[in-house]
Amino acid sequence: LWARPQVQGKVVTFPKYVCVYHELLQEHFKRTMEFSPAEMAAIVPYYKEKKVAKGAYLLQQGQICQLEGFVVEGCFKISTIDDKGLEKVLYFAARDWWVMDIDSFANRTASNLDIQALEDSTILYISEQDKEKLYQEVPKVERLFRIIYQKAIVAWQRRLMRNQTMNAEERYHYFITTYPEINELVTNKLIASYLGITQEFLSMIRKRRSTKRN
Amino acid sequence: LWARPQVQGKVVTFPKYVCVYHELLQEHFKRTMEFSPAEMAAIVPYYKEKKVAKGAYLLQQGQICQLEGFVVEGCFKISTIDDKGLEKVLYFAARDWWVMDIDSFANRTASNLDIQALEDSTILYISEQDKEKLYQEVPKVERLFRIIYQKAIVAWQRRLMRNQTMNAEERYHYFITTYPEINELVTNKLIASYLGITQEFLSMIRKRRSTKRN
DNA sequence: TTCATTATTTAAACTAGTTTAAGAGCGTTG
DNA sequence: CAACGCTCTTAAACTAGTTTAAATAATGAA
Repeated sequence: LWARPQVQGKVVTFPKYVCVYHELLQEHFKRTMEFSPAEMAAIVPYYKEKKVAKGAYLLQQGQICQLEGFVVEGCFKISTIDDKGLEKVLYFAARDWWVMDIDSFANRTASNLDIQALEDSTILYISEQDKEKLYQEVPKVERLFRIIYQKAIVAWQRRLMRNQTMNAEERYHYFITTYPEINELVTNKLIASYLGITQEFLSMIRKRRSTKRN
Repeated sequence: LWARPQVQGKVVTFPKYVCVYHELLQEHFKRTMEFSPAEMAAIVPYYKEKKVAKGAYLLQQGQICQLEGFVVEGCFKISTIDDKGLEKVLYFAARDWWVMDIDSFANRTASNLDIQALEDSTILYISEQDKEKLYQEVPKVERLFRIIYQKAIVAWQRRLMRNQTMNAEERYHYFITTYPEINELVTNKLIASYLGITQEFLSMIRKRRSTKRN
């Protein structure tokens, strides 16, 4: 689990031993743009490791989101409680996803969201202050996150379009084929909430689908 | 309508006379971060003016979105046609909004969206190539758009949450109180599509609301 | 102006999805 | 072991929103 981080076959010098979890983050960044080993060595130590036990909260409503987290192990649900007391899941964050309330993080306002670990999880995170320092120290990181955020907009727009054009069964089918690992992990109640339907109706859809296939 | 652009009382030297429309864009940028007159003078000329007649398309499905547009006059609808042949409005872009298919623009892929002017409109736009040049020439623009895109994510997330927690009537109420100018301008059919309901059901909601108030 | 087209409303029949209630299954804890 | 809490399912009654169809109002082109 622990190793000297390598980039393109060469050992990179970090302040001290760094978990291989950081390589996941490096790979994530490199999928967006190129970085020299030196640049990576400047960026990656800003991200600290944090373990979150199953059921523990990374953020609760009313708090200010202090960190931008990158999931390297486990899974989180990001949800809110509406006025009728019902939990509405905004999204799930598994490995290689970002986990945060970007609104609360960027604007330092009280969050409406709960972020809870669905299993024992590990994130790499950066605080708002450190993120700002990182932008100053490695200006290329502005570009990195400009592109990462750009992709995020695309993802949210597409999700909204799917919600407008697909019915519940189609959305369920999309969900389980696109995120099979998350489907395995989380309860149907949470999936229903994510899809914007009741657990009872999801149960009906599942029955219809299973009988149709036989 | 035309004037020498000024920043903080001082006349700024542009390559040539520039429409005051550019001041709207400058104000927009300055709401996100500070720029010196010199910086502004380097950025703003990248944005060209384009008039779009009522009913004309800025983009049609299958094309690649070649521009990132900023609306200075008029209004656009951004929509798609689903498999059942129904038009689904993704959003409206009035003055001070960005208008583009960010997915198609950034990834140079065929767009699923139509962008049509709902009245005679004017935009300031930048091409993908020029945007890249602008990032190179004024690196601060990376930060500018990193923050602009960050805000956009927040807006899309909030919209999705509203869709999950509000029913059609609540969404309609939110729409007409938040965007009264757009409500005045566009047809109920388009508003219904934006809200994700049929025009007939919107008509019922409107009736309920008007009788309830008397 | 006139004609055609499209937006809006109304209403009745319908359907997708909710609500309420109850029972079965299952892991956890005292 | 029993008791508890939780998830999942089933089913009946219900409601939010759709569909179809027709009438009217508004708009735009000739």
